[in-house]
Amino acid sequence: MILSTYNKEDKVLLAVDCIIFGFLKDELKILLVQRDFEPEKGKWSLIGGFLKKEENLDKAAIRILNHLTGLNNIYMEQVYTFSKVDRDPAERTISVAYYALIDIATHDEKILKQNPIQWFNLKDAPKLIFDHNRMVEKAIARLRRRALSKPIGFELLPEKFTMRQLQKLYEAILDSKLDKRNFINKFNSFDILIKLDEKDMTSSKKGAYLFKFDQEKYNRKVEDGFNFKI
Amino acid sequence: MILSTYNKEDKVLLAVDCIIFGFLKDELKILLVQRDFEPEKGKWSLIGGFLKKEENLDKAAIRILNHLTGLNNIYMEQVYTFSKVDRDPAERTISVAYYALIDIATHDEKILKQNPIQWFNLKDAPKLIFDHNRMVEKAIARLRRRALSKPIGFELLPEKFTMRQLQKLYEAILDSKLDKRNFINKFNSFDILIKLDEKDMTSSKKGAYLFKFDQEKYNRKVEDGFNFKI
DNA sequence: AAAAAAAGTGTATTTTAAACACTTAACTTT
DNA sequence: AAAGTTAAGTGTTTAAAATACACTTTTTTT
Repeated sequence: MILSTYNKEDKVLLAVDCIIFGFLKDELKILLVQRDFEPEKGKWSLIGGFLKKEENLDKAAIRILNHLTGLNNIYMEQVYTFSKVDRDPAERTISVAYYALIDIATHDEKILKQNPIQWFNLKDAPKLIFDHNRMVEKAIARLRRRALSKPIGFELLPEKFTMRQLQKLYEAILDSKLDKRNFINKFNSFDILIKLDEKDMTSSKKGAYLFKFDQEKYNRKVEDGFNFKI
Repeated sequence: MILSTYNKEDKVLLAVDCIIFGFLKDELKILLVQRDFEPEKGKWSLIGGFLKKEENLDKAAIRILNHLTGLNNIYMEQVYTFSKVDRDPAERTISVAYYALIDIATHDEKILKQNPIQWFNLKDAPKLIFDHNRMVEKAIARLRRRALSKPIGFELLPEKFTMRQLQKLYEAILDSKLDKRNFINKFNSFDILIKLDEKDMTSSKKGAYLFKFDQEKYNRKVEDGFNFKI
């Protein structure tokens, strides 16, 4: 009897589309898939799928990401729900956009084994199906806000990284040049990085010191009211 | 043939729940409804309804708000989509939360005519059904962020207001005391208020000058790159 | 005439952000 | 082996923004 309460209401398909950001060689990238079913077969698309009855949206996003890339334990966050009536010409579909952050260097072998998916530089990504370009825009805006208030380096960089890489990451996300000294001074003032004795020798003769995030220290600081703010 | 593409996927009910904020007498308030159907009949709830096939979510939110309050032309914004599997015990329902901002003084006659709905001070609102309390929390967080980056006074205050009211509004939203002189100096530096010759005499013997937002000027400034930041 | 109650107003100090350029280390070339 | 090349590394000065802070004005009430 309770189960008949909402009987007369319309039901819809609920999709999840993933905006997967990666960072490699000073470039912010996005992972796209070539659609292998109609409509829009062959066109580039976000990685997506449909919500199942027995899972919530976060779980669906994780499942969909994992299914198409093999990746696990990836940072994901809900962005926005898109609901234009004719956004998918095949059938009325509402789509919840999630974004994910991936360190490409660490994960790429897994991903590249998979077939019709490919990293694109954000700046020269192709036109996408449906409203996926709008989704990407929203996700970038969200990523930008997040970068200003939380250290995204945890997710987008390899475990060990140079200050230059960290700066380039922020420059890519914020789409603006930063001053080397000011950036380093500010980041050091947060006191959440560990300087290693190791150097990265790939990008200069002198070599650049490698750093790690001190996740524990960061967590403790956040609990004590620390407010990361670039 | 195209229309059969997604045939095997699960469909769900998609609800819209509205977190309706109002401001009156220095207090931030929220509009709630006493549910008149099962499950949870008689309990307090957010104002909500179901998405229909022929409308998008923004339209649904507007319709639902209008239907239960008679209000039109209200500022609304999508907050988050809630999808816990058993969030509604009657049936699998996903709910998209929207928040709305209302100047109670201007709109209250309309609202109060309606039946089982009522304003509560945010601080002593009752326990709500399902996950509605979490929705309210998310919406407050969003409102707070918005208050820091956009002049919410446009929506939450009457057309004419005193500086004190404006300050109290920000204090209520940010849940913290602000310094009178610093607040006024900062707000004046934005140069988006018009000082009227009229005074509000209701709260003091001396009377307090009334102000209006200069919407046009604000819009022009935003176009020119102005960044409101409290 | 004194008391009360809210409105209104400006400056000094501290903190944060921004601008700015040379030295070091290690390899490469001649 | 000296000079050149390339990216790494490092502090100080200046400007701007945020914060702290207290008395005067107006008008009504007693």
